[in-house]
Amino acid sequence: MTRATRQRPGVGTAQGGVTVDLSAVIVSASPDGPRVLVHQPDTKHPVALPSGPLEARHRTLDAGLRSWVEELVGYRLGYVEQLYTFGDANRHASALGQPSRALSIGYLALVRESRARKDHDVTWVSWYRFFPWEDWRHGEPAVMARVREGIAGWIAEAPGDERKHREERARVAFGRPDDRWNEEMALERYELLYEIGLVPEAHRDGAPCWAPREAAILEAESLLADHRRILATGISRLRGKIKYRPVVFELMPPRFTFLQLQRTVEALAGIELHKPNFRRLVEHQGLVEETGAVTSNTGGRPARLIRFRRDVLLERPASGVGLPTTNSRRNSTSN
Amino acid sequence: MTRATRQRPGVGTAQGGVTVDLSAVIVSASPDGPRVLVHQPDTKHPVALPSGPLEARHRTLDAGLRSWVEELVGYRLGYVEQLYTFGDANRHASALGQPSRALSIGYLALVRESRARKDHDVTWVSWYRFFPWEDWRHGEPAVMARVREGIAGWIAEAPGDERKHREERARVAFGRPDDRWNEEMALERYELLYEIGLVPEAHRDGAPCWAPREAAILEAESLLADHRRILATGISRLRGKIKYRPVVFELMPPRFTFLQLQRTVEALAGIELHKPNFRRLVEHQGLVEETGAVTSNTGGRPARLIRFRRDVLLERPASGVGLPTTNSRRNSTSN
DNA sequence: TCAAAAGTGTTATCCTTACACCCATGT
DNA sequence: ACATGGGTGTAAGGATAACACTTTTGA
Repeated sequence: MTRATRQRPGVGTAQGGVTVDLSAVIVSASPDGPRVLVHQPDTKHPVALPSGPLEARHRTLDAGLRSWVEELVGYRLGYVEQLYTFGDANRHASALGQPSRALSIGYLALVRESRARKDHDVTWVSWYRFFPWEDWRHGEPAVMARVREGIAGWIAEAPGDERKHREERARVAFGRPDDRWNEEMALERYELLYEIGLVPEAHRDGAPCWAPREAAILEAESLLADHRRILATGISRLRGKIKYRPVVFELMPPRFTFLQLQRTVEALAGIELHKPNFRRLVEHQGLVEETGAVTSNTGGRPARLIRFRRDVLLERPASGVGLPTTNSRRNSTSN
Repeated sequence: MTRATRQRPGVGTAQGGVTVDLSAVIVSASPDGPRVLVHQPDTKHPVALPSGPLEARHRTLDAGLRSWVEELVGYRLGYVEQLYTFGDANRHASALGQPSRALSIGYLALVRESRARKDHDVTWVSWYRFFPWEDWRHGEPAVMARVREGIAGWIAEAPGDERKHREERARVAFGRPDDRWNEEMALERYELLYEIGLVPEAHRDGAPCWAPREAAILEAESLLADHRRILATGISRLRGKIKYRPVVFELMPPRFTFLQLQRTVEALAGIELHKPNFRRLVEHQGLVEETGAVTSNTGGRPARLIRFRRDVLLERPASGVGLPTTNSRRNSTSN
């Protein structure tokens, strides 16, 4: 029997025990930060993404995820999207040398409110707790010094030709000194830090690392198993998506001001935006409409309250909120 | 025990038999058409995508796929990318009412040559055999008449408010009469046709369909199980990707002319491009370089042979080959 | 000589980005 | 009055898309 023949359903599917679970990156946002829902029953266990076993009763994977996440957070999800299926053999490598494989299907979910039900051991935390180097809203974050240091060491240590290759790797993920920070490369950056060994889970997984175990201290928290990688995948996907699909609005209250919308986008993207241009871009795309109301809770001149134009979901599914395009200059600290 | 607690590895992973296989959309391209590798041992079995069971010996899913596809086609893959994990409960619905779930992890792979090994029951075929409505290189394809007819019937049949909703659905997938054909919406179009019931597998799966079984005749071939959906996912992904990543070159020979490159892009995208602008765009992006050689096999004036500048993979990973942006006019039949 | 394909030049238009500036409110 | 945020105008620069046109070969 040729290999290709084994594909027929029911033929050749004898496999060692495969366990499949669904892991969810559940995101909400307040103007001051992006939040992700994490689970930690007590301080002795590592923090984890909420996840649950795949259950047979659900017709589709999406429906399955939707139903148990809604049960967990206590209200309906605005948006659900499959991210990636993770299945490295070193997942749960600690669990003895058994030949079983653990598959994890990662999902991204967006919810409007950030209150979790009390009877579950879940809380909302800023995702920058796990990725402090991704928050460039107030200029270069402090951790970047240690990140650069680690990368420089990794590059310096390599022989001539390999050195060039490593330099390019680093440049793709972190950009050249004067490039604009490319917020979409969050996953690539995490993967580089993992590979170098600057992140503790690389040592825990027994991956071959350049850096010694002690170097893996980046003032950042890790997560259970490969959950930090799943979260990085979610961040990269979301940062990419807000540019060409109106997904930010899944995170906004029914009525909001332009600045609140801008702050939310900035929170997700981890960069600062130019206010006048942001407003115009959003306005020009026809993404929002006036409610007629105004609010004085601004700290300055009262602002008009706007709302998302739900029609655009049908009209122009490919319109997103404006973010600067890559390859321009690094964003300055100007307003 | 709360639901979130069940997430711990080894806890709560008791599942009905889950079978997991890897299905591959293996693409190559000649200037006259995009090719996908399909498997059909004899004419009694339905055509299928090559797929194989997930094996424990591979460290990563990508590595697993790579190794068995390379064995199948007989040479190295240029590019491999995970597409999506499919796990609808109605996969293999025909296989009795057992509670087991069949997961299928779809992959996209690009190869340079299109010769398959003789000892496997695989062949290269144009993907437009399965999606004739996706080939707009020579203007509107003939099947579109039947497609429109089917959609129109589905819309007309609905009551007032639902009608509006259906119109919008169709507009998103197929565009407005004067819009440029949006080649990226291939998956959305397939899903709409499935939902309406214009595609035979919708009836086979027992999905609720508007159209009668007899209407599911679109001069197009189907594939085993949900393989046509997986292929549609691959087409959409590839059509999107060529715009911002230099992936077309994975399909090109070492040296080629501008027109060969253009024809390949057109084959994948299913649309015609404007020649002078295409060349300039590619040139301007710095994606190619001169080899110094020329070829006279052009049918006209000899053309310079160019090659891909491999450096750009490191320099500017986010540069793709030019396709017109959506929302402009429909492409005319001009050169 | 003509068809077919290789190429070049140029322009109108739109989008993005940046800079400059005025407006309305609370303290 | 001044800080804070709301809001408008505009101009430079780049990218796109369309049009017109010349060049070089083989049949």
